[in-house]
Amino acid sequence: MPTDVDDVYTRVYDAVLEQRLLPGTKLPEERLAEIFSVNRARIRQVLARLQHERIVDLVPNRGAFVARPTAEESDDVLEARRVIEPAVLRRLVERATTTDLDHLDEHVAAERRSHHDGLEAEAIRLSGEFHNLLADLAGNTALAHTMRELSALTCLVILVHHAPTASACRPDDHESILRAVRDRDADAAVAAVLTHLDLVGASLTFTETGSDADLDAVFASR
Amino acid sequence: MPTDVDDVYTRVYDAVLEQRLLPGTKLPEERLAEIFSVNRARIRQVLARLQHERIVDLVPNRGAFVARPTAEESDDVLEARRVIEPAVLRRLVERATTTDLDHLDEHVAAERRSHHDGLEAEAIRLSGEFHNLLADLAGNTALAHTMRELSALTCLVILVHHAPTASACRPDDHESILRAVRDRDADAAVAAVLTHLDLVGASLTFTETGSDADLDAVFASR
DNA sequence: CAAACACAGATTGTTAACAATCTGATGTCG
DNA sequence: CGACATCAGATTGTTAACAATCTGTGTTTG
Repeated sequence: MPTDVDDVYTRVYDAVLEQRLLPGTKLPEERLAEIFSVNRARIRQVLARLQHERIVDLVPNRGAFVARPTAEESDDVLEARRVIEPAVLRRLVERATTTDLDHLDEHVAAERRSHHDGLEAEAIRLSGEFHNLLADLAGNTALAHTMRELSALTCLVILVHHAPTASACRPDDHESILRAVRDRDADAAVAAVLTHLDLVGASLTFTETGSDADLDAVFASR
Repeated sequence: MPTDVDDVYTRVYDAVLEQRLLPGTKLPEERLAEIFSVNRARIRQVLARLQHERIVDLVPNRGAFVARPTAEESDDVLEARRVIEPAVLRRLVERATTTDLDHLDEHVAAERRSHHDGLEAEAIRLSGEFHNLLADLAGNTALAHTMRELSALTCLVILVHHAPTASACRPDDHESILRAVRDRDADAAVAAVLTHLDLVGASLTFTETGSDADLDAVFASR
């Protein structure tokens, strides 16, 4: 039985990606241990991993909190994506099989459905997962690993600093990226993703906010 | 408490960078706990972080081992560096202060001393740290974070796959990179680091399958 | 009335003991 | 002789209890 440490990690990661865990939310060990039916020791390992990725802040004797990226960190994350994602797309344009393209099509279709059905949380998660999927299919484990980290951080960045009107990561953008990949037009794909990232960056307005959430609701059993 | 989790993590990380912890080395929890005078719980958190970075393999009920990157992972790590380091250097060319350049000078000088004095382990660590320092001074926390991860993995890659004659990461290479940065010649800096990485890649001797690689390495050495 | 203090409850940090699992060594059987 | 079974020691995984620390509340005091 594969250690559910990975399981718990993924549950928390997904919750961040779905924006059900908001920046600044306290993550009490005992509470998480109950929710996931594991002991505190495991929770601590998960939190150690998340802290190392800067997805949570670990304050000594105070506990774990979902990270609230500073303005500088936010810029850094978006610039890092501007570095990595073009490379991901160039690789993908070269290597994507028709099966890969079908997977991507399917994913974008799922995004559209979630949007249409008003399943906002799922739509947000799928939107982040789209970029992770691009990196996975590009076939470089190191880049894919970094991409997953940056995706989660991007979600937090958007939550902390986004202007209320701006909506980042619409399925339209993803479709234009996917179209360029399908056309094997690397430059167009890179341009599309850079535009996408510029849009996110432009929607950011660096102010201070934070909030809490009902953990039981966030991790409602499935 | 002198030894924080971060402390222990850094100690292990440095040991990997110094190539005193070789790929495949077992890392028993109890033993590490004694060495660093902390309890096993902390060691487990450190190992969880290291596993998440793929610097150690964590096998259930068997324990932790220093990772032995496969040929594919090795390629991925080097390609990821080819993606990230050019961006780091372009940033650095734009932003490096004279103080930064002095730090880099000092670092390369230290590398030369270690080389000259035959302090091989320290020379290797400093060589890796040079690239980390470049990323730190480039001023992007996200890229610097990824760079530290890739540096350690690169050390493991070299140890697992390098041809015995080839010596990667000589101070000469670092000096030519540094010279280009000082000249504010971004293209030259990028070219220098790419050459550097190509050299490392060229020195690697991949065998087809993981288990075969083991046997070949064993029998090639006598 | 405000500030400082003190205490109670809750949360994190630490430790040790116990259970489960693996390694490898020995012994038995075909 | 070799393959398999078994057992002891060691290592990892789990649990619970205890200690240290923080937060918030209520009281005291200037």
